[in-house]
Amino acid sequence: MTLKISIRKIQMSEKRLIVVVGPTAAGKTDYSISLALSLGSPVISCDSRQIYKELRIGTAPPTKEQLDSVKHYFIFSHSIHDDYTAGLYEVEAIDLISRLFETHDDLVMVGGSGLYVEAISKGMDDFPKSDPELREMLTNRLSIEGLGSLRDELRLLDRESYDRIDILNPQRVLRALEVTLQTGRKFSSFKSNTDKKRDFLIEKVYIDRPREELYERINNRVDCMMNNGLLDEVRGLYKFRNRPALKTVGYSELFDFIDGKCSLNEAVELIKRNTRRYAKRQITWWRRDGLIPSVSKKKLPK
RNA sequence: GGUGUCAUAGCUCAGUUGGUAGAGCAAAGGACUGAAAAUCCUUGUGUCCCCGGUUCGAUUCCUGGUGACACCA
Repeated sequence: MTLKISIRKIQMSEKRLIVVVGPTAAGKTDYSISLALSLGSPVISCDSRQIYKELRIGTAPPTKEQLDSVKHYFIFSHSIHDDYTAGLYEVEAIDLISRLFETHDDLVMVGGSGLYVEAISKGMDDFPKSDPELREMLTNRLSIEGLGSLRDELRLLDRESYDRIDILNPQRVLRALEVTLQTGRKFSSFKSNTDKKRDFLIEKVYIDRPREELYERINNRVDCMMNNGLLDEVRGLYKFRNRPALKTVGYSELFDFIDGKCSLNEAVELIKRNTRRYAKRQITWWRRDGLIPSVSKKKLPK
């Protein structure tokens, strides 16, 4: 087993938060638990899916034995019926961390959700709570009028966002327009472009494996989940399939199988493929974060 | 054993009336401020099975070989 570890200091303080990051199936859970035990720390999860108590198999949460061996936070702590977000996580997790630092010098955090880790390490700007009705209205507009319509409106209302965000990405355009319409203030005006100061030190530990080995672990893990009853879990959640929390690898594909859109074998293969792609996106995130030496750019022909 | 068909990207296959080739999938790279396991962008040089022949030039035509498949014995 090969662990690639790099550490990056963000700010000086006597209190230290160690954040274990890396792609899915690399072995973060095992590593974080042994680290937490050796430091006398609980484990603070930073995972956008393991937080949901209804998802027990498909998100590869810690086992019961692991949960019994050390106190975990943000595992099974929320419901798929909550409208949970990275912004809420920042508030709740920072609050928890502050309280735990009263009795601990070192805390262990672990998670694969890049944005959630960033919410802790850099902080997110203070946007108002999103309005579900407005979002639904804009989502309908998007499907009926198309992306162009939302994009044109954003250009009129907030030219700076229009120039800065990924204008081909429906979620980004919708979000920028949503905030602008809801508040009467430009989406771009909410962005401070500065990192929040934390009164504790943050060290990141990056865990990875050779790509081939990682993919093999992913494929095996999906087979294990199926043997452990993932399909039954998904059947039980079918009626909630439109909840954002269930737009998740392992669930979406099996919903499609239940709908008769593909065979069970095809669904399982798609779960494996989509998990591999997810891992690759995570790796890209941490690479940008400077935790991985960047790959030399492909030489372009001509 | 005989006859026929096929052999091109990791996979399934197109194609070149002879001027060294392109789709889908897989894969790789990138972006990322309240859906983030989400969402979005970009990327195709490969002994065209091997040895010879014809030709200015062969992945393409021809001889032989190897392998796969089908049919006949």
